[in-house]
Order: sequence, then structure tokens, then C-alpha cells
Amino acid sequence: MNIYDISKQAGVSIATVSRVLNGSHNVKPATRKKVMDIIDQYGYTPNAFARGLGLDTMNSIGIICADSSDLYLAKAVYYIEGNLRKNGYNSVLMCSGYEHDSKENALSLLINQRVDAVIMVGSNYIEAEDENNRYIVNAATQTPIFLLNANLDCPNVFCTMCDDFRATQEAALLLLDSGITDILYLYNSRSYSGMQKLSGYRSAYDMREIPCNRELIQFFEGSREDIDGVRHFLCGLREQGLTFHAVLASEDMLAAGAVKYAKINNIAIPDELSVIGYNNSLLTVCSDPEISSVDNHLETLCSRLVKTCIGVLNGEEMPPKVIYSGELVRKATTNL
Amino acid sequence: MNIYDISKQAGVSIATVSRVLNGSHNVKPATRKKVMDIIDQYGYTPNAFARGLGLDTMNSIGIICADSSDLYLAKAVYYIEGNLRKNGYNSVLMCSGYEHDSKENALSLLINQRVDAVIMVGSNYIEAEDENNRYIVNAATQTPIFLLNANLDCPNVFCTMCDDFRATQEAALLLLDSGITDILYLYNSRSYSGMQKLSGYRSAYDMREIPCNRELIQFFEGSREDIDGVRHFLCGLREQGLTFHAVLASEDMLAAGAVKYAKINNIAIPDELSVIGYNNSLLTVCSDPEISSVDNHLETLCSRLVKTCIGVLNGEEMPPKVIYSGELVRKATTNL
DNA sequence: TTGTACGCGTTATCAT
DNA sequence: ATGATAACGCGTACAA
Repeated sequence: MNIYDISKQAGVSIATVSRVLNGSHNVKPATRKKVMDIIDQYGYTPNAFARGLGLDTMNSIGIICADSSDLYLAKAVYYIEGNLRKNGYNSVLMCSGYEHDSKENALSLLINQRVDAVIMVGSNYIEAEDENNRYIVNAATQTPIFLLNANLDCPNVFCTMCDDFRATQEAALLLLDSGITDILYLYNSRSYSGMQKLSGYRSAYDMREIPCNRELIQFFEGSREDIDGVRHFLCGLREQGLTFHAVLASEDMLAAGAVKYAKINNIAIPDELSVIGYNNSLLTVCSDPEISSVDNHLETLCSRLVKTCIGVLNGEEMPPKVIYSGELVRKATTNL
Repeated sequence: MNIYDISKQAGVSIATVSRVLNGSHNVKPATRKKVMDIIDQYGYTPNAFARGLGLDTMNSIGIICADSSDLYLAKAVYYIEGNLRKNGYNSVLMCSGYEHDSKENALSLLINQRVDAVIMVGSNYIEAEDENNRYIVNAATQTPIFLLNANLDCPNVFCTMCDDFRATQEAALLLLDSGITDILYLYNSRSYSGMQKLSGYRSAYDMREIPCNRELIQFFEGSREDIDGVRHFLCGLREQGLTFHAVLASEDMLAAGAVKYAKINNIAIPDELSVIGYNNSLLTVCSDPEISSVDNHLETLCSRLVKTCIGVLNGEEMPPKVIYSGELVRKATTNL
């Protein structure tokens, strides 16, 4: 069934059918009803491809993330998809992994799909060297690009983020001010926000004019789901003689590992060891004791990002950067 | 830039450009190179909408799930998307929630998008009353439909699932045979696989000819992320005088709640209380002690499902049902 | 090996 | 208020 068939059945021209379909006011009510009846009777829906060809849009938006099964990214994708759908847009999901080439590849696949916009979820999309972000700048000449938790100064790129620097700094300051000066900073990503968080940690030491032992900054190389690996890693540090009375982690999963490390070594939480995670995910509640964690208001970020996106697509002027602040949610792994 | 522009620049007809683009062998190498050079120079890519209109496909497949941020569903979506992409298909993601109307709505949105197939992720898509599954049967007349972890006998519907009945039955039998006869069955979904699991639990009691106290079958009404709620719920049961020496849960999150319940009541795991979860997710490793859990080989299921899907799209004859079996992964919450 | 011409199903412009 | 017709950009059957 196409628009010709409908028009024939209804005894009108395809133009009229199209008008009915698109809610034009220039249709006599009687005609509208006649056409609608036929449409309903046959369950006709316009061909999306033809419509796309004519209008140069299928109202779909690409979502790229490294790994949609990651606790945090999955939530982001979920919120974004929901908001887009509410605004009449479909979501084309593409998981790019963490390697540069596959990220670039995923983006170009979406551009060739002719999506109306691309949303890149996660700070890992912005790398340290400008050269490696070139592909985004280029893509932005074709399609507006929206970054979640990443920062890039470039026309047609819009960033929505949490001030991870400040949130981490505040968490570290709280620990320092409570008298803990040997805070282990544990991280597993050198992405944009990864670096922001690390800087926040460092700056807290600077602000309090406390020297920061470089050994206290530790990068975990293992997988993003290997909680046991984190525990082993920390046990190793301890055996090497490193002492620390707090763990500030760039991700809840690392903090969960820290809790397990304390458990196995009979270290009391929070009295002998404080632990702070990041993202305030389900893992913080699953752990025992429950983990204090920085909440970066992901749902708000996503909702804002989509608003910006829809605004841009509607030709409105939108701010290229929106920054929210994070907030420490106190649970049982801290005495703050 | 369209195919006409390219053909003009290259001094050939659009047919030749099209042939070069689609790798036809009937092109003189010199001509091919000439055309390719122009294509590369201008970075031309064919318009996906026009191509879609002509071929009646944009090589995209709809993925519906209730909530892509759910630990288990997120993994499924991730695996499926990856496998589809490897086969040259895009994924249009739609989160439908758990209500009937929104599920139906999501499906029809995808059908109208003219996706090549729809993959429905999660057993919650099949309800008890046939009437409520009618919308799937209808949709299947338009597009092949692939169900993950759900069962529906219907032309053009293909099911890939884990034998949840058997896996749960085996877990329950192991507990019974270890001498624990008061196993609390804790579940939070009445979906197809939810009912399968429950039946498996019951059948274990039947097989051993042990009477099963109906009070031991408990439905948790709370949210899917409310581990604390589960703990409260179990504390309530205990206060009401219900005794049980094992918890068999339909989902890891419920098992995690059980572990916390034991902790707060000073119940020793596994000696006084055994706990078995389902899905073998990150939560089992985050909990302390780590939770024994049924692994239903999600990655294998997803890979198989996509193979079936691609087969169907290629016109091959594919089995309407593929059933794998689950496997109990023993960790620290059981003495099995 | 290459080119011409048509069809895919819309939306939108311009008459009427 | 309605109808005829031209895009939209591609793939491909058929002709050369």
C-alpha cells in the first residue's frame, strides 16, 4: 500500500492524502475523514525511506558510546534514548570500543547513515592530542555533534558535562581536612574527564599546601569489570609498603575493589580506610559497607544534552557548553 | 555531491559510478580508478535515504528492550549491537519500559521505520495471555521478529533462549540434596522466563517429593535497583517468623539483597544461609561474599540470535527455536 | 564495457 | 480546497 493506492481508494489525489497525513489545515473536514477512513482501514503508513529522501531526514540520531554495557554508559544511553524518543527521534546505537580507529569508524558510519545529529557518550571520546580529535572536528562540518562529559572547542560541537575537576577536588579536600593526608588516587582512564578528576585530586593537595606522594597516584590497567583484579592490585601496593588511609577512585568499580581489599586485609572501613567512589552507581549499594560516591547527576546531564540537541536541530541558538556540578553522596565508607 | 556530480567529474555515466560503488566486476580497471579518484577527492558517499528507497532497506535492525540500563539487558544489547554491526547492520534502539502499551507502541514505531527485523530483548515481552502477545504476531507478518529469552509459537518469530526452567531446577535440587529443604524462592518478574524459573523451583520439590511451603515463594514488588528494599523485605519475612536456610533468587540483585540481609542479621553465609543468584553479573563479584549464580551464557545466546537473524534475512531456512542450557557458577555463598 | 531511462514513494510548488 | 507534477538520489534492466 502506498500513497497512490490510498488516493485511488479515497477518490482524491496523492497531494490531498499527503496533506491529511501531515495535518495540513487546507483540507475539507469531509475529505479528511474520507481519507482517514481508508488509511485506517488498510493500516497504511507512509514509507519512511521515501519520506527521508524527500525531507533529507529520518528523524534519527546517532548515539556512540564505547561500551553500552558499562554501568554508567548504559544509564546514559538509556536516558538519552528516552529523551530523544519523547521528541520524536529514533536512536541509532553504535558501540565503538575504546580504540581510536574504531571510534572514528563508528562516527563515519553514522554520518553516512545521514543521522540528524551524533551524540558521543563518555569522556573517552576526547583524547589529549588535538590530532586525535580531528575526526570529530571534521564530522562536525556535516552534522552537529553533542558530547557528554567531554570538552572540545569547535563549531557545531556542543558539550554537556559535570565539573569533574571540582567534584574530585572537593572530595579530596574533605578527606584532607578530616586529617587523612595519604589518599590513594586510583583511576583507570586517561580520558578527558579522567584527567580532570586527577587534576582535581592534585589541586586539593596544592590548596592545602600538603606535598603529594607520587606513589599515591595509581593507574589500574585491568578490565572495567575486574573488581577482584583491583583488590589484587591494592594488595600488591600494600605489600610493596605503600600506606594510605583513603582511596579516592575515579569509578565505583575501583572503589568496590578497594572495599574488598580492606575486607581481606582486616582493615576497618571507614576508621582505618576511607573510600570514595565516582558515579554513585548500583555498585555502591551492593558493596558492604555501602560506598560514598560522587554523583554527577547523569539524568540531568542527559536531559540537558538532549534539550540542547533538539534546540540546535530546530535552529535555535544554543550554548556550546553546559556545565553542572557533582555532589558527594555520603554513605558508609567515610567519616565525613 | 551526488552521483550525478561524480559522474560528470569523472566523465562517465551514473551507472558506471554506481557499478564502481557497488563493486561490480564489469568495469574497466582504468575507469574504476578514474571514478574512485574523484570519489575519494570529494569524499563522496551515496545518499543512504535514496539507496534505502530503491532497495527497500537501510540495513538497520530494531532492538527493543524494556530498560537498556538494566545490568543484564544492557549486556544483551551490547552483544547484539556488536554482532549486527559486524554483519553490516545498524541498530535502532528503543527502550519500551515494562508496560504493555508502550511495548506495543515501540514495536510499531520500529515497523514504521521499516527496519529489516526486530529483536526483542528480554522475557518480559511475552505475557501470559495470548491476547497480549497478539501485537507481536501481527508485527511478524511485516518483519521477522527475534526473541531473546522468550518463547512464542508463531510464523516469522524466532526464539533464542536459555532453559531457565532446567537451570533453576538444578540449582534447587543441589540445595535440596545438600539437606536444605526450606529454600526461599525470591523473584521480581512474572515474565515468561520468570515463570519458567519458578516452575523449575517447584519441580525440584516435586522430584524429591518434599512438600514446598507456599510461604517460601515470595515476590518482591520494589524497583529493580533497590537492593536495600530487598534487604528490608527479607527482614520483614524473618520478623513474621518465616525461616529459610537458602535463598534462590531469579536475579542477582535480589541475591545481593539477601546477602545484605544476612549481614545485618548476623546470619553466616553459607553455613546458615545459602544464596544463589541468576545472571552471574557484576553484582555477584561486588557482593561480599561473592554470590553463586546461574550463568545463562548471554554472549552465546546473543551471537546465536544474530546468526539466526542474518540467516533469515539472507533467505536461509532457520530453526524457529534454539535453546541453550544454563550453568551454576559456584562462588562463596553456597557449600555445593 | 558503458550509457539511457525508469521506478522507488514521498513532499512541496504551483496552478486551478 | 484540490490536483498535476517536479524534485529527492539511487540502483538497475535494457540497449548499445
